[in-house]
Amino acid sequence: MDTPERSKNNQIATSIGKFEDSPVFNFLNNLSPIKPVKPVHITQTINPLSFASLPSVFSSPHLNSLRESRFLRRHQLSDPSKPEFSSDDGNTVDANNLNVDEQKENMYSMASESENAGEPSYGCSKLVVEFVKNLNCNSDIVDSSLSCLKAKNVAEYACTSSACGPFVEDQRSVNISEANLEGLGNINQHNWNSLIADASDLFVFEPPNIVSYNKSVDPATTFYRSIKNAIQNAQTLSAVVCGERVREGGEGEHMPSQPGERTEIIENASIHDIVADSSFSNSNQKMDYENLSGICRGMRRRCLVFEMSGARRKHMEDGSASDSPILLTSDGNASSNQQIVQTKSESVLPGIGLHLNALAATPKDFKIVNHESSASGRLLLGPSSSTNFPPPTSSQDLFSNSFSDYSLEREIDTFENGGLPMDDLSQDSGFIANEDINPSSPKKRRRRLEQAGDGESCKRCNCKKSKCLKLYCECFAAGVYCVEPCACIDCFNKPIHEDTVLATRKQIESRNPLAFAPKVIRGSESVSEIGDDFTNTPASARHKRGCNCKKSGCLKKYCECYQGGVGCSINCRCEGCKNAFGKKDGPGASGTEPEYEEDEMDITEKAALDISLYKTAMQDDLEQGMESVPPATPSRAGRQQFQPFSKKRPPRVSFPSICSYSGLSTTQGFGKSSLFPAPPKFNPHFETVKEDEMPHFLEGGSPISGIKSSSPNRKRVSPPQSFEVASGLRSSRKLILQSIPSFPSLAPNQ
DNA sequence: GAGTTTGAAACT
DNA sequence: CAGTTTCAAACTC
Repeated sequence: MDTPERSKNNQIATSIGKFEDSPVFNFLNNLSPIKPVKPVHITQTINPLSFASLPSVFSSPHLNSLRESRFLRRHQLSDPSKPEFSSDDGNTVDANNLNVDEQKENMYSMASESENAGEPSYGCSKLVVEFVKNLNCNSDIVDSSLSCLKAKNVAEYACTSSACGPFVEDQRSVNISEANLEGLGNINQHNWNSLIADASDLFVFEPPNIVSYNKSVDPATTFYRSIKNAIQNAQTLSAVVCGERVREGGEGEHMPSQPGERTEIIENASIHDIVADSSFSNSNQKMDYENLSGICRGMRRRCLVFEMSGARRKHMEDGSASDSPILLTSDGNASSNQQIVQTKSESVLPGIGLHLNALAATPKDFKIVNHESSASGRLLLGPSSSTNFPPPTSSQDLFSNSFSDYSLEREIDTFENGGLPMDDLSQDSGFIANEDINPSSPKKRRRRLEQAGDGESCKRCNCKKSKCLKLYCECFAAGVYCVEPCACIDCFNKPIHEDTVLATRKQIESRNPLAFAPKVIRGSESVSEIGDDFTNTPASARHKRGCNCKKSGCLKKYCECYQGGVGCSINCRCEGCKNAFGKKDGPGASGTEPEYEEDEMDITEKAALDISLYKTAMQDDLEQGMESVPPATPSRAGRQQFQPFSKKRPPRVSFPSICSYSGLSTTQGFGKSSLFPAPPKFNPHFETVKEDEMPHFLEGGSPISGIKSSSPNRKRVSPPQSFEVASGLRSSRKLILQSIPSFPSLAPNQ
């Protein structure tokens, strides 16, 4: 019954409510972190301040629903028992149906209410704002706004999950993240969403026990701590995923099945362990795993060293976690904490090796590898770079670095997959199921990939019987692990089978030392010489062994010469050669070619002995600010040569620069394709990398050099700036420099 | 998407 | 080294 007294109270309450809703009250709230009487109202007031403005800043017309759905899905799965959550007032709220504002309000309301007497959410929001402001939003590769957004989202998430309240329910976090996503709204590019989601995922690992809600703790401290921990957790997991042991002494290897439980653990666990762990089957964790794997993926794939990887693997298997695996880099100094950053650095320095077989340099490389592969990413034969990169000095550095790298990978991944990162992610986990489980429509996949981004970015195979351990396999031949885009079956070309891969490789090399060497050797002038007459390549550019075409007339990609964008030479045994790049007996086919083999061999050997030289060159290049350009290593030059065509369609200038870290890719992007009409879908420039391979003989006035200069087809075309700049450098460096020019043009989505 | 063609790789 | 087989990419329908 309503008594007069109660009515009076109601009136008072109402008036208070009005007061609180007033602009003045809101203003006051904004000015002071002091916890208001009614947390709920406060939070409501704060919300708009904290997030309302974001959307406008990062507004973009497209919001990736896919990501969102994924995000939701993931978390929902994480806690099926809580498809909905109830607000304190007992009203059931469907998180998925709430509009953004409602979600935000609910989220924050709950957050505030959940704190018994803790920090006002306001303080948290403010902190976040400050944090975000201070974040370094500059990203070398990734759009700065993207980084900002990520950081922002992360910060918000962290704040919500830890500083602003007990990290108890994933659902809540999810909602917040969702809300943020939407609030940030319209972030252009699907990648953003993925990045955001990923960033949030990372923090999902924040276990309550690590960052337990402590009201007595300074919000700032808590906040930063949470971020730090989150990063560490992410690193840990990523390290594990990548086959790296991060922490010592840990025994727990299980993946927590409870949302708030995740994190710890994963100490000595290897990828295998994780995968095998039944708990890991939990979709939630899988997602996390995948996300993290994505991180590793990119990193690893960029620079794998067969030899090194082998050693690394031993560590893993031994469980002797003692040393942090030398993952990505040959740099044994890499510590778990440094890993992410280092990886990044490595991206800069793809790897030095004898046979980096092209691929390494291909844009594909850059691309991500499926998680598994990611586990070791690309393999680069031969010694790896020992270049050391200074570890991050602060968590913040680590934070930004890792994300930068991560985001980059993500971007690439997404791009290459036609904007369907999810698919890949699912396959990433392929580590587990991988192709075997999803051998379905390899062709389909291939096409998709081809369409997606030219597919040039990465080696992708479709092996069914070779186990990807034969040269039939493009990935293997390229010296890289198979990756998610691959549709191979019973693939052994994976990090987990490193031993096998290495052994097989050795075997093959013992049979043919040049088996993994570049198939196409291109002279330094190849690029510029071609000029208008694309029908003939310079004499200096030829297929190592020559082709043996009988029916294709060397006019199809069946022909390795054609595929490699070079003319046939005297080495070819082809019949009815019509190679558009130069017929066997045409002007381009120099009778002196035979000497090639000899030189080539020489080069390879020299390269092997001259690793240190490369390192030095690379460092020099780095110092010159050419980080983004992969070092031209002899090995790298290798496979690429013929890669240009290989597989996929001609490289397009439009290819994202990110993806083209390899000299090859860069070259591809060079954009000269226009000079080459139809057949040569690819840009002969790619081959430039080749040069690297044979710098010595080219420079030494070898027969080939001579040939080049005298090539009848030769048409001097003023080289791009970069070329000119490089002209005075050693061949190896020259290559590196050359690739630079293309870089700009490769800007993603340009 | 399935089937065919092709030529390199692998094998004998 | 030559011939044959196997293989996977390229290609066609």
